[in-house]
Amino acid sequence: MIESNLIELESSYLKAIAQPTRLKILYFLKDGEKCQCKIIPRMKEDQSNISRHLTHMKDMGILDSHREGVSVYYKIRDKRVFSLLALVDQMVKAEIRERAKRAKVLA
Amino acid sequence: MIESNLIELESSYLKAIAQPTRLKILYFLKDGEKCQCKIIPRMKEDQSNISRHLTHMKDMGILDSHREGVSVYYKIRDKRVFSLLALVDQMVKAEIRERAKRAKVLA
DNA sequence: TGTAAAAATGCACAAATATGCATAAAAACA
DNA sequence: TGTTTTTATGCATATTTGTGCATTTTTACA
Repeated sequence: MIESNLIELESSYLKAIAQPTRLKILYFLKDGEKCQCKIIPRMKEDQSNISRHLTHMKDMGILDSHREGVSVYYKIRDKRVFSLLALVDQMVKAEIRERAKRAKVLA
Repeated sequence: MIESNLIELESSYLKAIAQPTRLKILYFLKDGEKCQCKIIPRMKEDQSNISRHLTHMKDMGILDSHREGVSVYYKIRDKRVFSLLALVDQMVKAEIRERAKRAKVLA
């Protein structure tokens, strides 16, 4: 029986990763540290939005950051995040194949 | 560069796991198949709510279900979900230790 | 000290999610 | 066919989450 407090923490942690804009940022950070100013042009959203998403992931312990002059650099803190992303990628792709197979049977 | 469609799918998949009630259900399903009627008394929420959460996870391909008489049984479809849960558990516990350490330094 | 670049924050609003209550539908069986 | 058990759904509402715009803060440097 898992403790209810831990459930809430794990939920928040997963949610912090699950949101599409944040997920996209994580994929972009896979090949190393980037400053916010390099992340923003890759995204379609407002600077304020990206700033908030980055802060949120930092607060959750998913990202580390440090300032260099006017720039703030972000990187993925725990390498296990990469394993998690890879796992999800595998599972979703398997699910896509499953759906295609089922669609074929029905056709 | 990961495709935007895939990002959305992975986001939905993760969100389906991340919600606290659903996460709790997944932990409960770790030791095998259970019918909805066995899950409900473990949860504090309304039956309708649990039913919807189960349906949602089924739709996302996280759970499989089959009916036996009036009862509907659910189980985790992909074993990799266990690895994912274990990973998150490790990461969150590591983060908890980190926070405790930082708190100690400040004290 | 004035200006520029990068990042953070206040605020209002929009959109997505989760919830309970009441009720309906599905299945088994007397 | 009527009753019971289990699960699903319609509906309204509450809560959470994400968003942009405008403004402010932080830092460097002319």
